[in-house]
Amino acid sequence: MAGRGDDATTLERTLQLVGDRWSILIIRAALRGVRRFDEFQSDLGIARPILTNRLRRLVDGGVMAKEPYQEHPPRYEYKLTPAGVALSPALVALIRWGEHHLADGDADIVLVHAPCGTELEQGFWCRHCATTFSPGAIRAAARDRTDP
Amino acid sequence: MAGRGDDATTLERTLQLVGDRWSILIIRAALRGVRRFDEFQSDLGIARPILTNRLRRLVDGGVMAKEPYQEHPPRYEYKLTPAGVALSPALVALIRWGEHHLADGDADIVLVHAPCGTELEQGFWCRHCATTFSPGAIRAAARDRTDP
DNA sequence: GACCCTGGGTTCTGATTCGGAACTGACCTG
DNA sequence: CAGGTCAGTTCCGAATCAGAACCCAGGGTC
Repeated sequence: MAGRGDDATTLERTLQLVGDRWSILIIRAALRGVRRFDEFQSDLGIARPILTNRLRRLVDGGVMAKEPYQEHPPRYEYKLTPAGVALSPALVALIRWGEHHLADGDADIVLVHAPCGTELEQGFWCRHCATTFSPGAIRAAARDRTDP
Repeated sequence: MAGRGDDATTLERTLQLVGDRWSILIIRAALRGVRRFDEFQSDLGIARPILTNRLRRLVDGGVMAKEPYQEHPPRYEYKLTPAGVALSPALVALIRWGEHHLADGDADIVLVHAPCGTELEQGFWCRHCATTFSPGAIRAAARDRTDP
């Protein structure tokens, strides 16, 4: 993984959004179907003020959306936006890393392809060369602004 | 992404290790070739006590190794272990997410396949079905302990 | 051998942030 | 109208953070 460090700022901003102990867990819970404030709170065991703060940050960052699901007592639910769902490769990579490199004993879980139950693999793919490759073959490049 | 939450503890431990504002950036710098304490410090702009603390945590967690590179004035370098390098899919996923969902203007970088310069894709692959698939088709399952 | 330099830290301060418990306020339910 | 639910907010002490300064073991330099 060679290349210059110009993506530092973007990575830093990404980490300011989701790089804390709770945000990823909140997103994970949301992917499992958790929607409501109290549900997040009891599911994660997070302190309520911090949950308030994180949800607000994720909403501001475009990862989640706050939508009313009833009006008379105004109640809201938090659901992932498409951008939030797009974080799942990162989530999957972290879960898999933990299971393969941190697991000691009981909590052994694998992520599988639901239709067939085979453990999933996660790789880098080059459409042009029609091949997978390892991290060593990754380079960072300026985006070509003339193609949109 | 359905399934139970039994991998919560492992994900939590993963996040205790790398789920803060700096650890991922340290790993990213290491992948770019940064090795020495002062080099990390000036590259990242991290406060020195926190760098000490993070490096120690990453070494204890098996992500990095501290090795002497000279003896007479005893000096050390920090390099990624294979487990540390194995975090790159997560890193790549986060960088790509940021570039695609957070980029506003200048810092537009894409990650490409070095030999040909084509933007890389990152996907889930099922060896059995010989197909790629989306996050919706992921399920968590207990590892089969009979197949070591 | 007094002086400064480098690398890799540690110690000392505030300033932030975190976590927990309690409180609020709007509504429903018996 | 007493009690419960939901979505927060307030108030606190405890932990963590960032920054600057300090330390120490070796070199080099004259």
